[in-house]
Amino acid sequence: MIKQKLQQAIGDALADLKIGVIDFSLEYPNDVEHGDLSTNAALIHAKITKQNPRVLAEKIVLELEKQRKSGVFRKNKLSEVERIEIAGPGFINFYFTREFFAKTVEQILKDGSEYGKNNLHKGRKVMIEYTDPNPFKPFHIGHLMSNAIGETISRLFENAGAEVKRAYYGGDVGLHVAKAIWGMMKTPYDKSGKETEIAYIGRVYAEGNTAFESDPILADNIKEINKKIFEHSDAKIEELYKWGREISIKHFHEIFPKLDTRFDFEFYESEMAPIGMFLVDEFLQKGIFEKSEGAIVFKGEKYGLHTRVFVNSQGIPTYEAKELGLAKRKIETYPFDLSISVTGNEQNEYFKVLLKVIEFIFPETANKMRHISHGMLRFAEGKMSSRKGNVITGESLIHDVEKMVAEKIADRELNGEEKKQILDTVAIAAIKFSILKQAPGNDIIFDFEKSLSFEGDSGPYLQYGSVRANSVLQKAKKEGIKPSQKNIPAEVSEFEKLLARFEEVVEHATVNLAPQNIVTYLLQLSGEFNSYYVANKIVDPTDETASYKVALTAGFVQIMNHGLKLLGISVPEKM
RNA sequence: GCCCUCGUAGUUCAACGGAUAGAACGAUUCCGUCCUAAGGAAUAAAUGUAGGUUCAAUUCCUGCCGGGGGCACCA
Repeated sequence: MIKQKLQQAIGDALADLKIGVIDFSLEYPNDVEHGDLSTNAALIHAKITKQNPRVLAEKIVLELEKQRKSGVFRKNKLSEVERIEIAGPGFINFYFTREFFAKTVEQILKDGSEYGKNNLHKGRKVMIEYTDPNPFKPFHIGHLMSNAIGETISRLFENAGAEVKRAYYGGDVGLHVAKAIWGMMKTPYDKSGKETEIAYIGRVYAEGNTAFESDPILADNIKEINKKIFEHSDAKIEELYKWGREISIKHFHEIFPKLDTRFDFEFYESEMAPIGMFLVDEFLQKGIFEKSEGAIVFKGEKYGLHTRVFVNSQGIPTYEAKELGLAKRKIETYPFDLSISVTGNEQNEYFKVLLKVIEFIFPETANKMRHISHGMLRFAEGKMSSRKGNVITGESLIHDVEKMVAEKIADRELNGEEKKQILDTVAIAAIKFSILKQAPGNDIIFDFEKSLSFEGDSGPYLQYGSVRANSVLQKAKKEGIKPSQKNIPAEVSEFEKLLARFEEVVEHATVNLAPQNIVTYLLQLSGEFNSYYVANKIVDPTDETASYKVALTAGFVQIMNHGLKLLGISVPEKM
């Protein structure tokens, strides 16, 4: 790639000038006026060579020009570079040839969906855990956020050549389950069908939680239930437990396909509890854990962290111990090179402690584990909490957005199949976009009206660009205009320049786990296409450059579809 | 109290230590014989505060102010 080539060339030039190379940047400038690639090499090295940056820049350019002209001495002929300029305080800006951009378009069409893949994680085995809905609790929009982020990270790794396994971890034991079961015992499910089974479970869970918080006696009752669940000692509770667990999991499996997610592994806390207990016992002997007030804890203070309880004074493993069991299970299930857990950022501090403990228990694994957090989903009005029952479930959100899409397309001439496809893909795109447009880790202030817009910066806007371009291609086909590299217009459009940056953007997003980079880029690219579309008639049989314009359009569709796919968003045929 | 994190147009978000801080919504104007107007063109509008490091700071460091999260038997 041109970037590596230039990187090398600049390094060579510096070496020829007998300058010890320190890290310099080589970037696509924000402003196209500043060239197609730009380096700060002269600025960075000016100090150590005690030279004026612009003077040094001139020397570097001179060396580069030598390389460019005499391919005999260098492998890098730099034939893609048309001219090199020095600008501002001492930036060296490279401008590419017309041919370079045309060739890029040719390459995009030739490689098709392969274009934009890279080898950043080639051959690595990666396990990604995300979504993590808990049986007996509603699948709410916070899970949607974890899902959107985890799915796009999975796809970025796949795109980078990794072998990715997706996992979800369900909390099917623990106090929340006891709360729900307490609620079920109090008000049994009414089978008349007035309330769906899943809605019922969500409701009784909230009731159990209120009871737990408001009355210490009821809280003790619930803790007792929790112990019985753990011990499997009560037939009635077992029955309710099995029923509720099954309903919940079935419900999750209805949602995942809508989100275009397919898990390879499903882990449950109930399986991890005994493994975790075993590990805690073993390492209690070895002095990693200690007993304190009847519980087994890890004292994190020695490491600048805080103390966490792994087994409570009732003898029941907490989330911490179960997570330890999960780590062991993951290691045994899939020999990963990297394991990523995506959770809400309220678990950040907790994960630091957990990773510390894992350093002692699985010393060879700790540095292969990584925690990525997403922000909280908050409303202008206040925080959502499944404990209080004021949640927006994932299902209802998807349903509401689909309704909005349906209104929008009500008077379109579309057949049933097409309408269904639009409902599915556009609603999901709107939701995923609203999550992925910003850096993960920050809170999302969720506003129904604004967050799910179909206009301006939005998922549907991106889809629209691609659909629109596709319809141009169909027209071109009808008119018999095939994409080609003949009669290329002399001028390079900004649209074309942006197209050539896709690979770089994807790599950057992959390295920094920053899907928002792709979102920003696709928005910009769509904007350029739409402007181009309005300003140019693409399918014009009288225009000899039409075939190249069609090639550009085809390249655009290819890039959009690939970029959106990385975000977990698909494109309908019409919209 | 201690630890983590975030403060960018009226609002919601971008910006690998770089050049004139980008968008969108909202506001004010325009564009309908033409390949999908879920579109395009234009105007106004922002780095919480005080220092420091650097050739260069929204970005790194420190203090202050403000929001969010965490700090033992929840997950």
